[in-house]
Amino acid sequence: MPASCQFAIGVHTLALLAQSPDAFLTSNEIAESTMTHPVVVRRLMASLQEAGVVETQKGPGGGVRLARLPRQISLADVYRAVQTSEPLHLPHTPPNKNCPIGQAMQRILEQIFERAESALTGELARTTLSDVLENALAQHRAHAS
Amino acid sequence: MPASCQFAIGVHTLALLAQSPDAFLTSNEIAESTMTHPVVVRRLMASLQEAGVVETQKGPGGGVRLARLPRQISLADVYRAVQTSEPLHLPHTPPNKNCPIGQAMQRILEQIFERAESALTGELARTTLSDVLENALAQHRAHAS
DNA sequence: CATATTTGTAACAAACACGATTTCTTATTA
DNA sequence: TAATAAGAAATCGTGTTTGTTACAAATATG
Repeated sequence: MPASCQFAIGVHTLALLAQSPDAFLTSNEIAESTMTHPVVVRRLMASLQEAGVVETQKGPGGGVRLARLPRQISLADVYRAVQTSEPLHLPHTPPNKNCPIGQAMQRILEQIFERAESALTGELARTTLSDVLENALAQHRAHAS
Repeated sequence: MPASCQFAIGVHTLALLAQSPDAFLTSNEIAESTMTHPVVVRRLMASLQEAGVVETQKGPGGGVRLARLPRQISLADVYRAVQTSEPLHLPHTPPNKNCPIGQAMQRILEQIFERAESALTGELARTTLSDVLENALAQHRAHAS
């Protein structure tokens, strides 16, 4: 599984944006902090823009900034916006048609997956960007002392 | 994301085993129902054996069978035994050392991932193999009528 | 209006993970 | 001894993600 780390980079980026909610940051500035490539940042921001989490501005002085207040953006919003694939998957090839267990299994697994993923996003929904930023700043202060 | 479907095939296989808890099924028989390769089944069963979920027997009449009663095996047991990678991931390259947000972000994300994955496995823990088998047989009966 | 800046998008290579497959070894039953 | 079945290693093909380059589109500034 080429494990995607888009969620991690997305949360990191949004925490940066939450520091100064009115300012535009460029993809170059963000890429410098997240240690990735500006095009990767722009691709990620495109997903978040489509989800209404950020807004972008072309041209000089442009970049990306939050579209809502940090406390109005939950990690579940981020997860849903950027996660390309789900944590649990059905097999590529369906089970044998002659096996009664196999026939029922697909529906059963889909139900199980749905409940499990709801539990995951439900937990993520309990944390907002403002929680993340506060936590990060607190750690920074503690480390500085 | 090369999405692994080992959990799905694992649950399917264990449901087959739960049908006749005392009998050994061969990897060939299982592969025929799950529409995969016997070696794939044996690899998967090796993980489940290490977790104490199944036990194997070499030679004629051998194969694999459950090591515990179906109601003593939860889907969280299966998930933990076979899931090779986690649903959420840190970036490959760590963030810029000069960025205070980036420095704190790793620890914060690890905490978030841990809580989210606990929520996932917590939900999976609520279902046992005997629930899955009952559900499958009920669907089979309903479809037959 | 011209220029510089910045996002948006497409295309491509490299790295990586997973599944399928083959082959061989080991253990066990008859 | 022979047949059966798991165990383990090596290899191949495929699909996904990331990084990268190149270029088009939009916009602010002078």
